[in-house]
Amino acid sequence: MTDPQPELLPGMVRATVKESQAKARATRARKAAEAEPAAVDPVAQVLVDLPLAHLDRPFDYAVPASMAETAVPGARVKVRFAGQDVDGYVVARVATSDHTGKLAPLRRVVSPEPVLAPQVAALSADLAERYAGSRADVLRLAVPARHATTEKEPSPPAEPSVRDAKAGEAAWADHLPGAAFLRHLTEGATPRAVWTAAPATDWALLLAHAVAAVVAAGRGALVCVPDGKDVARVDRALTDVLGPDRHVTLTADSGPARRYRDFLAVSRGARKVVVGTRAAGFAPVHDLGLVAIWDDGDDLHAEPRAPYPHTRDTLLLRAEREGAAALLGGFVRTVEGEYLLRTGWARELTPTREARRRVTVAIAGEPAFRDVQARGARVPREVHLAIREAIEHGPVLVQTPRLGYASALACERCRTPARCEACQGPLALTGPTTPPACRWCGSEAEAWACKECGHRGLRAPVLGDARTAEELGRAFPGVTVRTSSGEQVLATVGAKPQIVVATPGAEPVAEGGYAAVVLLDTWLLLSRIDLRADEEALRRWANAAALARPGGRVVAVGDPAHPALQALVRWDAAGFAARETTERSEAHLPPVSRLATITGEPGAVDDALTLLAAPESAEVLGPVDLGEGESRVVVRVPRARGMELSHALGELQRVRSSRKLDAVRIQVDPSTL
DNA sequence: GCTAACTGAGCA
DNA sequence: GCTCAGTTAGCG
Repeated sequence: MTDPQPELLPGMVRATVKESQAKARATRARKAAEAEPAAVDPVAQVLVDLPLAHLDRPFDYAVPASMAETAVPGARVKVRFAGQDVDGYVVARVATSDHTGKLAPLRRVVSPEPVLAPQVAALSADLAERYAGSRADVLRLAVPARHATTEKEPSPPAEPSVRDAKAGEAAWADHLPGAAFLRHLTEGATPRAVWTAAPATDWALLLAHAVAAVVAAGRGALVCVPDGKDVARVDRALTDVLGPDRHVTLTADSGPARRYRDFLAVSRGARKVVVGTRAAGFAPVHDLGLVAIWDDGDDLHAEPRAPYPHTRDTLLLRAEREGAAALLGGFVRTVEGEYLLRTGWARELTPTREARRRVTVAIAGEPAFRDVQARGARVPREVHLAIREAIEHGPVLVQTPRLGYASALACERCRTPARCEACQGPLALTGPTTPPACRWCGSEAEAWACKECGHRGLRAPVLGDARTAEELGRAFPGVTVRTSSGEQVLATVGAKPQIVVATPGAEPVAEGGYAAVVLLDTWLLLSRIDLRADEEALRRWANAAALARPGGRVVAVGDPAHPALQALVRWDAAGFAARETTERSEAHLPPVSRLATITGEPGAVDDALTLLAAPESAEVLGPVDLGEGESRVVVRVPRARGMELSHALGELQRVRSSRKLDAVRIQVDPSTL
């Protein structure tokens, strides 16, 4: 056989020879570099980005002289690990190593930019321990992806700020002891507070003043809020109070270049004030003087990626570790906030009696099921009247829960939970037109009748925001009706009269506040099948109600006897949280207990349970079959044994990983079950 | 996870 | 005595 392309051969040979010469030169060069270690601290301790729990510790590498200046603590590097190139961060440079064998050299310094600050490296260890995960996982959340072009640009210096301390104290005057809290911050002290805000409070402005107080003391601040809409709001408030170019915003959706630029401005100390969503909790703010979280009950603060840290925990850990003040604020108080008060870790900041009463909350009874069925009218007469009166003076907000919640139905007359005839599972709504169906077996219940009283009516079916808007449009001809929900969320609306129908969490802020706020179908939020249904319902109502203007009215449609609605009427989130916390403590639920879940294939979960060296006092519940080949166990211990449980779970992951057993997912204090 | 070293089966 | 597939320890 002849070669089909003989004329190509000489060239190919030349190329190959050239290549091998180049390779040989490179090898010689590398050998030479290895032979010459850095003169000072020739050992780099490197945290290697590996997915294996049992390899979650620093490894020592030799620093070649050529990298002596660039392989600084915090720098991204490439190293050889188990025969392949992996990413890592230098966490320290030291003179000697404990490792007995010969150290492999660093392969490459990706960039001398110290992106992993020492305090964040330490934080990642704390969080990994607490959540039974690995530092590598935490670091993936903490350090943004590199953007080389952006890295070359210098970070612009911050503008000097002017601060009006009087304005700060005036803004906080409605909360006690707000002025004292601000003074402590200004003096460089580290007060910790759980703040329950009064209705109609411009909370973003108050946060900005707290930040300004810390900045006046020469320190930095970090504010985490649930979503981008809130980031924008705090951003504006900070610009008003601090002036421009003093702070940065860190959000997931600002794009890689912008995100890295803002991160670098913080990491280089050019900006010492950060506001952002949950990932901002890791921002390496220099000289951190204050951490703040707004609406800590919002589950957007719960990180959905392993090891599932909650922003509240991240920030509180940082406050302790970095000697910073802490502020947990919201229109409600979470059970975790209540627990911080009970243990004396934080003090309370509460509205004055007058501020609490500047919005009035009333409860309207639910419309008759017959009317809802017959006319699709589920807005009761007194609510119509309230809207009619308020619309003369400004915009009206109507909150309507969206469909699709896991909502259990009940008898309309006697409130007995509606159960499936076939399997006794809870009946729930699945859509606006389909009959109620069983959440367990899926069978539809068309001819349901109550077992207790024989009544055939279920509680008012819910129509969703579009239908509500339609109904209100018919009732108030000539009035603009807008909706804000799902994909189309309005951030703000103007001061002119209009009706805004919004789903929970999507309520726009109205210029000057709403003349009235209406909360429809409160029973629907309360019937969510969740540990925190009541707490979460109150949170959502309070967040909407707080958007009323001073002197504004709030009308909630629901059962006036329900404790969550009573708490709303009295604007007594503190009392409600106290009650919830006591109930939860009696039921051995967080925050007084620590609880963890182990999820995975049934066999893997069983193995995990066998391996788990849980504290003596641990209770194991389950395993429960979740379907789709997964099962789950819940392990809980008294709060005092929490760290022992975390440690045992971490050890379990390390053993499992080294023995190559099937993976299980571990969540410590999951926000929902 | 991956690689490299080790082990024992199979065959000349 | 050697190769090769399968197993396993350790990764700096």
